[in-house]
Amino acid sequence: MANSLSGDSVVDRVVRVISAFPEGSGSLQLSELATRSGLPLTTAHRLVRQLAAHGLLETGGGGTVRLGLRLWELVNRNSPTLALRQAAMPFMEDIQQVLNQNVNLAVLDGWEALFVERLSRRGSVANRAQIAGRMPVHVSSAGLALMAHQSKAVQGEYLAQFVDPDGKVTAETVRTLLAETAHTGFAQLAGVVDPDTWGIAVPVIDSRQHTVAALGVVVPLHEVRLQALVPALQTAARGVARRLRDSAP
Amino acid sequence: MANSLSGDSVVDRVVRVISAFPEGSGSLQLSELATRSGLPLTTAHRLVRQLAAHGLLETGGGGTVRLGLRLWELVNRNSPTLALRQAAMPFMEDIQQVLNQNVNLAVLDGWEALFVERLSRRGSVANRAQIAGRMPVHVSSAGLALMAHQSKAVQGEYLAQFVDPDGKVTAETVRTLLAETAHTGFAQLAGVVDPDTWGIAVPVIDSRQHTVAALGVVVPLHEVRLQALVPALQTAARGVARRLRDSAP
DNA sequence: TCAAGTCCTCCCATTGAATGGAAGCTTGAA
DNA sequence: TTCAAGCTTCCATTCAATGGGAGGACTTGA
Repeated sequence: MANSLSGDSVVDRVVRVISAFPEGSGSLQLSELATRSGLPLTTAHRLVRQLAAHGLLETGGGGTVRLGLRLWELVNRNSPTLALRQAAMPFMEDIQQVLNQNVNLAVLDGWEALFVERLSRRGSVANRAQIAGRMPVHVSSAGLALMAHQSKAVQGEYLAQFVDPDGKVTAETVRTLLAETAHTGFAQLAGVVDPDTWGIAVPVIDSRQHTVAALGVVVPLHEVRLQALVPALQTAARGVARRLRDSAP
Repeated sequence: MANSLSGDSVVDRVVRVISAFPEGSGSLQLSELATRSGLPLTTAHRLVRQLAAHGLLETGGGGTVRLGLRLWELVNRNSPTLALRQAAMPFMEDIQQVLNQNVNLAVLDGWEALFVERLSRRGSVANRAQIAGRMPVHVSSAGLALMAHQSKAVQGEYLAQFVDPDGKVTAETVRTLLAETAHTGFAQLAGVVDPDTWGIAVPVIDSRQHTVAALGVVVPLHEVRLQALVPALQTAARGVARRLRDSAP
């Protein structure tokens, strides 16, 4: 019983605590938090109290813990994706208004597409749940659009480690998909959540020819009109790239 | 030279580091971060490295540091305001669509209104900058709407400590404003940023009669039509409250 | 009403993780 | 080339972090 029985630093523990919240759960019991983060109850309790003192966590009566407003504020005032989202929002709104489709914006993180912004189709219930959601590269049009325009080295590394958990898709299939995407300049893929929807995405390519984001739509199958959608997305993507270049030279 | 020359814990320092980023600045030099957070360079460097190892911070070449995608993801997957924003978004969209005004949603934090969501007027450039922004209670309609429906105890505490930095407004003036707001059920206030705009906000009151948020619009002065706006906002606020009640009983 | 159970909070002796000055290194400008 | 500014690594010192245990608050079931 000394500093760190488990051999990790205080920083590690802090990260464990704030990472322990399962997606979408507003709050957690202290004891559950301790279990999930793998920390002794006492340690979890102490860390929670310290973090709560700074407003990064908030404690409600009876040991419930949730992320704090101040943490939300800090991150959203200074989000790493702020510039990208600001550059993209007007174009995403255009697409939403003109085409009336679900629009989303994703970046590559690890081997997954991380959705950083999303506008719901007019009239549908706002679905912000998918913001900050993730999708593996090979099952999302955004993921394909992002990966297809990475360097050969990155693509090779990705394909080398590729394993489909369901065992249905091989690395070779994905390689073909990526090649097609790179060739046509856009990615299309049947919806995963809903088989009657189709995802279409194009890369946002910055001035150094790096693919920094993917701009995409999710369309009901019977409404797919590639000849209308793809050019709209591509011009929007170029617009986003231009604004990015102008705002942060 | 031992643990903490300055007498604060590791947690305190971690908080200092991630709080050190000035609003809107994407990245910071390590040495500047050390200065801003009041930490020795070595300590700042060590903490940054540890946090970066977990993805909460990201380091770019040459010692630049910025908040990490993983931190953004963690917070936005599990935002303390998630339920509120989800409940409010459809109504905010309605207002934006029907009235074509800037709509915002705020909560009370300390003696300030913290804006947690905002929809821009159609056609205007998306202004997400104000999300996670703050305004003192007495200069924002949202702040007044929030404070006017707090308990007498909270209001008393607020008024007791009230000091206007400009010395133009007295606590007595604010007390009158709050009384008016409580009486009419909505707050109105001349715009602070732009004198030709007017802010109007109503409280969102949950089933326990607690004011949990304020729903407001910012309207050009010549378009203010209270008789149309206020009922729309109030019905929307009731709708938000109902959805909040239904989703988290 | 009482007993058992669950969970949160506080206490405190032990000790190794955190600390930060100094030295080395890299980078870019004069 | 020399110099300056800033990033990174090293390492002896020491006190802040640790976590088991005890106590308290609250709930559940008999």
